[in-house]
Amino acid sequence: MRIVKVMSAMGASSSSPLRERKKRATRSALKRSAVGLVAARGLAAVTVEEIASGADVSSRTFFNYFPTKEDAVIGWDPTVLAEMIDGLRLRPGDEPGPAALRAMLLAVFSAFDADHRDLLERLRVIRSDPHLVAHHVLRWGETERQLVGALAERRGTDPATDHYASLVVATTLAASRTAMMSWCDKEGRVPLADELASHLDVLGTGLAEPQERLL
Amino acid sequence: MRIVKVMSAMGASSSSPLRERKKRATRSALKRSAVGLVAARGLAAVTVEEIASGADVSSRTFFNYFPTKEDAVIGWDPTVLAEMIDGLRLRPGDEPGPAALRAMLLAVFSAFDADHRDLLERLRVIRSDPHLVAHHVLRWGETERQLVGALAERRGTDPATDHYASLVVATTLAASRTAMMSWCDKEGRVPLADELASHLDVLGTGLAEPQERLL
DNA sequence: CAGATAAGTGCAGTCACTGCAAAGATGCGT
DNA sequence: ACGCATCTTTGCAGTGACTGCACTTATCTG
Repeated sequence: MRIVKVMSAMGASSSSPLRERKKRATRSALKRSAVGLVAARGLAAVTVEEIASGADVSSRTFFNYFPTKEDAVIGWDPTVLAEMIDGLRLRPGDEPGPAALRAMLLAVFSAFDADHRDLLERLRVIRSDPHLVAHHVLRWGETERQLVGALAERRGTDPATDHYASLVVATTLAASRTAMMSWCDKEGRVPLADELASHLDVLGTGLAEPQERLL
Repeated sequence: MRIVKVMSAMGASSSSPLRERKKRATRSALKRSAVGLVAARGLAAVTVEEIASGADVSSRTFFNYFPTKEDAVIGWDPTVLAEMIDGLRLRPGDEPGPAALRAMLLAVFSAFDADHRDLLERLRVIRSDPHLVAHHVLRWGETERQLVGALAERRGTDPATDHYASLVVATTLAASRTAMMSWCDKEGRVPLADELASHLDVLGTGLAEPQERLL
């Protein structure tokens, strides 16, 4: 009994499938409503109330899922961040940082590929509005900070002074972002993870210019 | 008569000194009020009304100077952007793009150094809040787009397809931002322009690691 | 000094976002 | 099948950012 209480108190979210499914459905309905409306009319011309009613929930409920209007459009999901951290922790401890990051990101990006079309449209919408680009960068910045922490932990260093860790994470995530954008330019004709891999390859060579690739 | 009208219609801001001085004073009072208050209590705990009354104007007037609360803190000033564009245009046409950008930025950053202490405090405040960092990036993004346009114009290319121009501007501005932050870390013991110069030097060598410099 | 122009301000309104408390849905033990 | 604990949804009231409009006041310009 005590144990059950503690588990749920920890917000383990291991709730039963029905509730989970409903939440996922609502979240994804909100995302789709947001992206669709913003793609059609632009961010400023769309209100949270419209997004919410497009997903058949109240606007108050919207804010139970996303802290800001922009987050619904960019599809911000803290669980993805958690997956990244966990993924890093599961890599063998003797693996070099960049390799561990690469492996983890390739796995996460492969999972993204399930939503293929949604992701493509979302990236297009994001790129079309400076506000959304800024918000996107903001959220990646949070990711960056946490990953630096996780990587420093792996290496047994202090994240505040381990500039190597910061450099590795920052450049790798920057390459991840450019990979997403270039994948978006190619309209998804290549798997996202492949695009990421080739960008990381270039990064790995110290940014040597490849043969007729990338923009 | 016609000429005067056109000149003022163009927003040439060549108005008489008193008005100009007052506007500058108000703008700078608002910036100082904003940075001071936010440094003390954090962005979220400060209202526009407080910032405005700290500068002895109404909150409505605040919005005649800055489009958002954040802009007052980061000190966003569209005239600086205009100076950059003009500065680029004044460089000799046969100068390579990176060199022209470098010369222009060094000049602009030297001018920044007049406000020395203010800039230092402002950068510290910006770094302390992810919201402000994001807004900072947003505004530099606008700068980036315009500079790509200006550089493409110099080169007689289409800004949408001149990826070389985009790369040069993006990396150069990124180096400018890291220069500002590292200058901030060094607490202004070095002139800003010198810091920028050394960052651009490193960039110019293709990011070779220098002797015991930078973070 | 008179008329043009620009800056400052008050007011009313929209909308993002939050805390609170009630109501409805779901899960679980018995 | 029932009842209780827990979670989700929702309405309501409130704060605060930001805008358009109309009006006053200050600064030019001739």
